[in-house]
Amino acid sequence: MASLQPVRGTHDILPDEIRRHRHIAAAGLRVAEGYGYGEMATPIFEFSEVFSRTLGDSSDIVTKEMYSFEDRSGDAITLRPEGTAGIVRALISGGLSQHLPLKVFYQGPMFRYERPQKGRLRQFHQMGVELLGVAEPIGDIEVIAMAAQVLSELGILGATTLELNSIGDTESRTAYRKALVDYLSAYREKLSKDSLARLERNPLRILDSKDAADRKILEKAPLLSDYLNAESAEIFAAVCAGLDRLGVAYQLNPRLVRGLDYYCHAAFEFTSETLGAQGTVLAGGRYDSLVATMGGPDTPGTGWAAGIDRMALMLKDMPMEKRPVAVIPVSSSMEAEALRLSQELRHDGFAVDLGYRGNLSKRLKRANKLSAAAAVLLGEDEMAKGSVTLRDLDTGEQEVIALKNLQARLSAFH
RNA sequence: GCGGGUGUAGCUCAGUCGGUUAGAGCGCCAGAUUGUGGAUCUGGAGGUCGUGGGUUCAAUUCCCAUCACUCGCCCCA
Repeated sequence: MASLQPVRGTHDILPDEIRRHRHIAAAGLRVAEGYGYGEMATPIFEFSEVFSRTLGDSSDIVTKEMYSFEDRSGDAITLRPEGTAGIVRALISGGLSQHLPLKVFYQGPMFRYERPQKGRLRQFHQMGVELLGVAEPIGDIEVIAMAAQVLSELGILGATTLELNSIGDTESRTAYRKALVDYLSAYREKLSKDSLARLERNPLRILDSKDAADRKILEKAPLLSDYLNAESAEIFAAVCAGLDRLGVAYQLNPRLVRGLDYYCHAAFEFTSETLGAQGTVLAGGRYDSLVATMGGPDTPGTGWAAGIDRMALMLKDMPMEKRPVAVIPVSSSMEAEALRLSQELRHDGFAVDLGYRGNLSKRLKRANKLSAAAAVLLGEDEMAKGSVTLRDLDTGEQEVIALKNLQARLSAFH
């Protein structure tokens, strides 16, 4: 067992669980298409530069979490740690900026070299949307409303809270950063070690420190919202008003910041209490400077990403999969006919389980375990008259029915 | 990357103050039932006690290391 195990932080996704994943991704795509977004897939690896340039040097993702390697030609390659950078790279290298606004949905595995725990894996799955080329607040509103709808259709919106904040434009943020650093510098002695390091590197991050002493100090710290310039404040007010109009509930959280450097203005997170330390289910925000940072034409963007594995943990009721029909030869002489009939029914669109062996009793047991809706019993006596026995596995009632009427009768079970 | 906890059957877990054949429930397989499932009864298979090393006459049990999971931190979906 020790010698043959999956790489740390990865695991096999068995049929039961992958059904949840598909259900989630399908809901995401369905909702996104309703907003006019199309699915797009970018490679799961890129030149390392794509990520190191976009995520920002202060990000831990870049400094210690990237799955990077050199390929045979000596190129520095990184398994994607998130989805936005690849989409933006595609926008630039594929000339997609000719077709703005670009509205895309994506979904797939991401990789981060982190210490695994519940809801945090080294290979995990995200889905997300990006809206590029729309600077207006209506873009943020649309994207957030879409997120709420996805969660709602999955039945987990009620288990989450939407937290919302604005981190303003660069001017606002710079002013605030200075005020915050000035304030916190007075408490250098009392700050936690982590926060002290962040004071130099990424002071805004101190705002969501979980350290008790830090939190106490932060109670009287200046608020980001007080440092938004007029334009930033107006933009944020418009976003809030739009969400109000759509009935999307949110909670303002002045301490909400973003981990990645490229965000500005509206930042949001749907969080849940049920996931332990990894409370964030879906998160996003605006990133107006990202495309230009990567060398593309100045293009505003907004979007979000959601953790599929995390949502799967929250998903309680899975819709029943298509219940199969069991085709059962009563005696071995009927096996050939059972095979033929199964094939016919499958071509007609039924999910058919043809047990591979066993007597009638065994096969019925198996059908029961598969939660088959009905069993078609092929017995010699009925077959001689061109009939089969159809058994309703929920009620136990059965009837003899002519083969030619079977398909129509079976349809009633679905 | 840092700190704590846990690793015994497919799953959930007992147990061994170090001592002969390591247990239960669920699940699985078979029989009772060679043309009738869900219930019940009977029987069976399945374990290098995570891995490696140390101490010992003897280690699944004690010690160390390591790996994995888990809780928290960092960070993040």
